[in-house]
Amino acid sequence: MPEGPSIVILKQAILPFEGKLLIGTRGNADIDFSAFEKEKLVAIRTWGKQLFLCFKKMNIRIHLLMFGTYSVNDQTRPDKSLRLGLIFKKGSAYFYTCSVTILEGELNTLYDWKADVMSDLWDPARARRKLKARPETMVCDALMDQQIFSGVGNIIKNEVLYRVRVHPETLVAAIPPRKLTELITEARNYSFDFLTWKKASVFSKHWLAYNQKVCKRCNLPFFRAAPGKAKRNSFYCTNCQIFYF
DNA sequence: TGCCATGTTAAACT
DNA sequence: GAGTTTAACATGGC
Repeated sequence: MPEGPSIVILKQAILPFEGKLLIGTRGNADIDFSAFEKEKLVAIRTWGKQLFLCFKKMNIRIHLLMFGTYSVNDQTRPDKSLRLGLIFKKGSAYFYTCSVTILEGELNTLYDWKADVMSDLWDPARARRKLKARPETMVCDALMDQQIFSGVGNIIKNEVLYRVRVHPETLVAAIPPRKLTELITEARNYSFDFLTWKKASVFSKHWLAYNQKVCKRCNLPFFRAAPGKAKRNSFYCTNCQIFYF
């Protein structure tokens, strides 16, 4: 579920509840439910992999982590691991197995909204400046850095690197300028392809790198390793993806 | 059954 | 303290 594009889909699914009054709540989230019970859901926002439910006095931040799920207008699911259920006059939004926290204060000041690859505010020049400030970072780590590419997860990382033909262990400083432009551009482009394919339920059919065994370009076997500080799996072709140094 | 995974955080280390 | 590594959490699929 939970890379940036999936959270955009989640937002769209619950958008009908924006501006609506909460009439009930459920769940075992470790938060003060009285802060928003019977309140109006003023706005729904996303930043990368996080969803914000904005109320007059506070915001609820929901992060699906690795296994989080949700259901909309469906209360037939067992309440096992139900963290937060929001019940409206017409419908409901239930969140399972996720992180639920309360955020006080102005959301706009808490996050760099220009870092969200799915956002209209996405600023590639800003991402580039952040990359320049971390020259010794492996590109596989840089892509996963939520402060630079908010919303990018391990699948997007692998697919972007394959698309632009860059080896995951390449250091940011070694990437030629035009290639860096391409990388930053594709981080957003691929995320929107992800969104399209996910909506059409054909997402995994389009994987060219993630979980792949053979390179579709050259037919040679893929490498699989967990380099960098993040130690997340990278799938790559050493024939097609260049290691710049 | 055991292992692994679209993620993050906090504790435990050096 | 800093920076780094490990553990923890939780669910479903193979």
